[in-house]
Amino acid sequence: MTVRTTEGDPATGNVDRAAAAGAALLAGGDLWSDLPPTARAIVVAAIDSFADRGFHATTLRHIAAGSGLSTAALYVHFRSKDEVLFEVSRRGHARALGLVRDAAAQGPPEHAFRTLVYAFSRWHAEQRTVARVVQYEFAALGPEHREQVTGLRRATERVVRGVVAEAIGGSAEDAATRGVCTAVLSLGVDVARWFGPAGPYTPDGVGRLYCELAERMLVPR
Amino acid sequence: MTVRTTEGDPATGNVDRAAAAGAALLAGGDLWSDLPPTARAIVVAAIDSFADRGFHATTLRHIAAGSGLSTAALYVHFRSKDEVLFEVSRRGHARALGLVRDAAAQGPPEHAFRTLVYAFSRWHAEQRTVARVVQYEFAALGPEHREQVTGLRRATERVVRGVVAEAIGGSAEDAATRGVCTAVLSLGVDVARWFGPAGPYTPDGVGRLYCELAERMLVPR
DNA sequence: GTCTATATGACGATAGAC
DNA sequence: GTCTATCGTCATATAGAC
Repeated sequence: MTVRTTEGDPATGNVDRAAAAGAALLAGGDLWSDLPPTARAIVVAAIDSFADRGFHATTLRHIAAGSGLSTAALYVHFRSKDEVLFEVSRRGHARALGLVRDAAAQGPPEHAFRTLVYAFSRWHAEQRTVARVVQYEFAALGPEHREQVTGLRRATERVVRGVVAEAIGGSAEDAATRGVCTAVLSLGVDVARWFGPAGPYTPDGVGRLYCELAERMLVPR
Repeated sequence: MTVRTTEGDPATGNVDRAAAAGAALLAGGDLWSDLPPTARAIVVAAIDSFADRGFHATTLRHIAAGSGLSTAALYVHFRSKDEVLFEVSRRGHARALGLVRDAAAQGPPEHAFRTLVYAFSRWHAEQRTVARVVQYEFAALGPEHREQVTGLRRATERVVRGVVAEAIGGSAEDAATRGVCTAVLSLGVDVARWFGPAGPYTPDGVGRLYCELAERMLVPR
């Protein structure tokens, strides 16, 4: 954003600190490392296709080809195509919730807010394919799966609401809190739609940009 | 957002003026009014299903049922399911481009910026179903259709880029301009994902909220 | 312009051999 | 645990009567 050359500039320093803290939160291992190798290959192939074509346009033949198996072999590892989606969605939502929880634990409140915005946006850029499935294939989940995932979504929103309220210095029910909360969640989520490695941004760049813009949202001009 | 009781408060006044100007831009007629009645019924039914289930999960039987026709009758009015999507997507994109163009013509630059943010966000709330198809079924378009629509998307982004540059007082190539441009477009687009009539916002409320938050983004703290 | 009936193919999921 | 072969279903799209 605005170029700042001054050493120790407070605003840039804030973003730097949030970026450092956020990067540490994102350093966790692979989401699928505990799956058996074949199940993992299936999940990875499924994510690629879900993110690219969407759940409904993805066929078992796509997933089978991507994981080097026959369609019949998929059923040894998952009960159905829906169950593969659920596995991806559940873990992805849990990861997003974990991120915002970890960020919320970073005091002081304004630092927690910046770290949350940085980490949440950057994750949606870095893990763009998983994030796309998480955010845009939610409606494709079956009713009972959707309900489980809804719990994780609500928990995420509650955490963000609390962090924004503390950063603003208001209550979680204020319109101002709700407004900023809606905006920062929306900005982060939508990164999964528009971000691509061919674009002008790095994941870190997206995180820093939104960290700075979100901070500006906190205070009326 | 922040409650302001002062009469003639400049920031609230700015939002009010943008809301009035934006509301006027949105007052145009139905997007499909020039279609023959049957084609129109098909398009409306298709939009509902595309927005609800997505293009790939929508079958011709859904569209047929929604428009009170048999699947065979659909082919009298459209060559294929893809062509229905293209008609919706093309007109929706053209409408969004028209909106931002009209907003850009409102001087002075900061008023144009506020009006653009207001109108763009509010349209995505008010016309949520069309906007969902426009924004989230882009990838479902065939290659040649996608290319035509890409032109409209690029034109929209160019207009927004120019308005943001003028409001910031920088060039269209500045990182600051690009950053704010990305954010306001993203916020507006994502409204189509999360907005619902059951939620806490009205379309006007979304427009006003984002109008104010976007204005705060313009100036470093 | 709309209908019923149908062609053609791909889908998710299963059977049974190895 | 993986394969080939296939089942039953439903998709898009067409044919031909009215």
